[in-house]
Amino acid sequence: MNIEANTKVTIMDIAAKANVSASTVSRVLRGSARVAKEKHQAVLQAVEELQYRPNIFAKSLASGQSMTIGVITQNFGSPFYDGILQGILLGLEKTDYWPLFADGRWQPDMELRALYQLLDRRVDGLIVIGGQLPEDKLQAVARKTPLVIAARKTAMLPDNCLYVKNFEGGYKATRYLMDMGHRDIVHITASHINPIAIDDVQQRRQGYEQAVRDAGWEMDPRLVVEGNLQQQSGVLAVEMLLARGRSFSAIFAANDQMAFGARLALYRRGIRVPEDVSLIGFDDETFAPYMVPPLTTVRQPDVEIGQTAVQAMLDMLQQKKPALPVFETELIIRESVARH
Amino acid sequence: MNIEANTKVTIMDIAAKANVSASTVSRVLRGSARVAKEKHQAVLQAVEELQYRPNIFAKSLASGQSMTIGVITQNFGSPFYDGILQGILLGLEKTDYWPLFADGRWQPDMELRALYQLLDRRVDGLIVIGGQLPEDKLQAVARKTPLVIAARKTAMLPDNCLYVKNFEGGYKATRYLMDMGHRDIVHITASHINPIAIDDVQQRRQGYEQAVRDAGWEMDPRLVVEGNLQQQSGVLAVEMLLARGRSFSAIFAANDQMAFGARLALYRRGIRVPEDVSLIGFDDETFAPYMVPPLTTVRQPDVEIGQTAVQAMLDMLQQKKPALPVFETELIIRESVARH
DNA sequence: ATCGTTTCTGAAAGCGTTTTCGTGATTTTA
DNA sequence: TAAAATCACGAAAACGCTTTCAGAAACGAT
Repeated sequence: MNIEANTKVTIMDIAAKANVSASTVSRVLRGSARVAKEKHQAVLQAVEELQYRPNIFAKSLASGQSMTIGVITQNFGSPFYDGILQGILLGLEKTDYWPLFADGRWQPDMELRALYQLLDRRVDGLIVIGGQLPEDKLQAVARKTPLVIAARKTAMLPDNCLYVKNFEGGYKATRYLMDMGHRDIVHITASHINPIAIDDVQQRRQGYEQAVRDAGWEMDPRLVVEGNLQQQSGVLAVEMLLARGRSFSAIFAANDQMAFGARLALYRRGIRVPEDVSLIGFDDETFAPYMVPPLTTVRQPDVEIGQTAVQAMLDMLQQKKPALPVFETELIIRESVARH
Repeated sequence: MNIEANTKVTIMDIAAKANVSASTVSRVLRGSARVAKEKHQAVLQAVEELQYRPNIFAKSLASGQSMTIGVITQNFGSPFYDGILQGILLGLEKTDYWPLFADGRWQPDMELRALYQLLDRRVDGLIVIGGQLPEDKLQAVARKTPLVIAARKTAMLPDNCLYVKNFEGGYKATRYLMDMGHRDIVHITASHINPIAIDDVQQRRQGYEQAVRDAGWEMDPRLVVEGNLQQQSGVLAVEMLLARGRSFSAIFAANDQMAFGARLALYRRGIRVPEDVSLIGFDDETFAPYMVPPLTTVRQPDVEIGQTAVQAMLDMLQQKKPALPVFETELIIRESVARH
């Protein structure tokens, strides 16, 4: 292949050069029907010599397929979502499809705009990662286009969702802290921002609460504090906590970013991690192993989710029933939790 | 707009409903020529009523424009590159263009493949972020398609490049450490990986060396150590340094990721930051303010670069000479550097 | 030799737009 | 008021493919 490839060469030119009809050229190029060996050869050679590259618009117009998969993400640069993106890229690599990305930016109107754009671009399928598109819109989409919803559990579309056992993850994290001898365990959650998007976070919180109940302890509301998933809210959360005066020996943050913020706040107050307070996060971001001390956290298989999403999409495109596993979380033990 | 919009409605249906010809409908929709007020109205109303959405393939085929800008990045999830992506998204937002992303993954063959894909998809323009595409290929591209190269300085294509004053940044960082009383300043660089891609990093190193020379000191090669820009190489770098036995009081890492690694290694050895060793990075990644202690670093205006790249692209698409400013770096002083 | 099949192929009809061209109708100019 | 210029708009020709259709050729089986 060559960059100089002349985009002005059409299938007609190939046909002329190879002494066949345009139909035959199309047939050998798509492999859609048998063609005599010599002609087959002649076409290939002409393609080579003239540096022919098919016009994708003509192709899509005629065939009705765009060979394109739309992907709505929430934020380029957000580690978990980027991991899924990586997985999607990886999964798409060996297919003839190409991804078309759109960034919803966590803003409902942006996300809707992205959706329309993608639909207008006639994507053959759509993968939505998280986000907060209303379920009825998603349902409308699903009626006409293969749809996979990754990292979000949607009640109305159970057969399109791919998600992680957040409840178990939250439970696991809390349980681990208990096993390490902690009793006064703080949870930094995030729920007030948006009722839909943060369902994952809700699940984690419920896992936390269940673990506390299972231990036979009483839930102390003073141990739960709200953030907004950003780092800064982690520092605020700790400030608030300290102000409350309720003592605690461990913190479980609903995501790593808030854990990082919490860690900074503790540092500022001269509270040592993990000697004075243990800390555990959720997501296992790339930075987690480099926090000081390295952050113990709950890992979500982001890349795998992306790859599975693609696989499910390919299945759907072939009218097959897609496999939709529920993903397990994994506790990654590092150094931010100490025995109490 | 509605998701249920019938993608089967064509311009002909609109024409019929509005009692005009297809040409007139096209004219109204593109605003390419005057149309009588009543007809204009009628068309708009028909479009509304039939939920018409133009077929983008037919449009592109007929007009020869894809209204698409190809973007080759190196790695979804890499903070600096993601920042540029954000800027591109932002810049494109108010235009009719849509970005088509491809991820080169730092692998030359992947990057080339991405380039061909984008070219095949007939992008109207191409923005290449960093990477290591050979200059002659880029030149070939530039001959037929508007091209903006962001975050990379290319000798053969000075009129297409948008880059940052890395030399000055490196100088600034080093100078700052000197001003804080440091004399034995380590530099963690990265050059052996790839001669082209790491030009930025080379510049930073030269800035460092120049600062040392300007101070009238001798360059001590034992103070320079090689990494590969990843966090892990930062920890290795510090290990190596310590093994060398050459004493030092400050480290300037060529990027934040290596600085994070270095910080961890120091923590492991019980060396305090900034009390024992000062640390400075480069990039100002999102995580930098949350390192413990918050990392002093050199900021590159990533989002701004992205936006400017888009602006330059739009200029090119209009045959205007694009503005190609050289970006300044900014020293962000936080808490990882102490007076020595 | 004859009749069905099967295989290969080209002509031609889409696919849904944009754009050129030409023609009346309307406006401007002298 | 006539000639010239402008305007609004429809017909039709692209744009570059895919796919249907039907015919020609080749093959087997009777």
